[in-house]
Amino acid sequence: MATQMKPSISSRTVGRLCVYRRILSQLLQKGSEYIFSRDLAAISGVSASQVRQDLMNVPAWGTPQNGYTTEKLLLAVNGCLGQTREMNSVLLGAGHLGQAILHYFNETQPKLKMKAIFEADATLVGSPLYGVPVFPVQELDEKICLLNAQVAILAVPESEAQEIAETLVSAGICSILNFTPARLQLPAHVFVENNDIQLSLERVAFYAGQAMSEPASQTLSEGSLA
Amino acid sequence: MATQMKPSISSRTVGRLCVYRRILSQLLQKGSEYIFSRDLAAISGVSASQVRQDLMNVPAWGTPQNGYTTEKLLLAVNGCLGQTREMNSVLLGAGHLGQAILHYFNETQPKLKMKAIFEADATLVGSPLYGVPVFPVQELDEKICLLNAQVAILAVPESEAQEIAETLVSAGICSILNFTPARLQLPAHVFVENNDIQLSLERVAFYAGQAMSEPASQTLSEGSLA
DNA sequence: TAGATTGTTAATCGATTAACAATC
DNA sequence: TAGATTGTTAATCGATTAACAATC
Repeated sequence: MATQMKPSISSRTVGRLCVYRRILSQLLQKGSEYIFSRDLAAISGVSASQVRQDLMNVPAWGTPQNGYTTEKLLLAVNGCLGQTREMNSVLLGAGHLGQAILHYFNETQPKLKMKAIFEADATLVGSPLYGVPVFPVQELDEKICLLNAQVAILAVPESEAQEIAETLVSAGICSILNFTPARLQLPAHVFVENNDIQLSLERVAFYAGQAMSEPASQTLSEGSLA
Repeated sequence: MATQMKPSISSRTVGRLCVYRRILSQLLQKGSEYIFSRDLAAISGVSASQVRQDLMNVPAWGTPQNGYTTEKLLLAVNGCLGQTREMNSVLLGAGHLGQAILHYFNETQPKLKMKAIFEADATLVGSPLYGVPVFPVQELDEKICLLNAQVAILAVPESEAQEIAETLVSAGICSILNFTPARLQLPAHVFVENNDIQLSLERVAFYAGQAMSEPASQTLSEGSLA
């Protein structure tokens, strides 16, 4: 008999659940005790059907009377998304982008521990950033194995991305957040999340051009939820 | 009779066409004269069917013998994506993220002219960044209308995003690249491209956790092309 | 020519939306 | 209770993949 396949949640649904989580957290701070799927949908910018469909993965339990209890729903979504185990991560590249990421990181990712930064520019090496040590990228090979990291964030120039990614994978990294435009060629077991800022710019430029050449047409608010 | 609808290209296709363009440009520099859909697909990380389907929008003309002429295909893709008119843009927020974006901007977006940066931190105001003047965000209202900008890039704190976006829209901005986690509530004619770095982090954390708890399963390389 | 690739149409797949019985 | 909302299934929609005649 084949082993039961996990019904693993789709990437899009995970993204929306993260959005719901953030919104529920904000609502709770504002003191909202209950919320209807319709309202959560409006704030998130998706349909109510979509919200209820997504919440089936959690699962969540609401009532026709009050909808969902904000706190209970937040806990449930957290339980669905939240890792129980802490994970170690490394950052490649301490330029402006790297530092911007690091800033978000410390504020929003309590489960991910940033252990080290690797940087090519010698002037940035040495003094810690946000309390994280910065090593020269030349020492990546020798240091990475000692860090026991599972997650890596790539904020290096495109030309170095593939080689560094391969080093990371051979050291046991299984998830990469890739901010370079490079399309990484890696073993299938490695999860790669691409965030291509250059592509975002190109896309917004395209639709802006469209909007200018056909000013009457109603452009969709695209990309609202990845 | 209803006016003929433009067959406007989907957001995903636009994204892939941008990727093809970048790859074709690199191939041309390396001296590759011809390319088959299969090879372009392999480099892009999509299927050959997908490539040919996408290229129908361009349109492109290849031969069974040689595939596509790299230079001709690049020109055709450019013609499909490329705006003929130049557009003005503004950047909101001159922190690390803003400066990182600005760096990409100057390197890759010849058609978009960055006219001004608005920043809340007084210590950053005054001296230009990459040749672009930096104004205090308090002067946004009075200055924005003079700039004749169509595109805005939001790299401000989440709490300020909605209000600033509304100001931008009332000043004629029709396309916004939103780097904040805020879900902007704006008129339907405004194109919004969200690039939520916090969400990228949350998603990679989720899948890393998945990979750790079920090490045997083969995780898909997700998000390879938005 | 024979064989591989193209452009395009048809089939499949997955994701979103609609519908609705159950229910508070 | 009556009415609105939930959880869930069915229908729709769009995007990806497969198939294949045309062709160099």
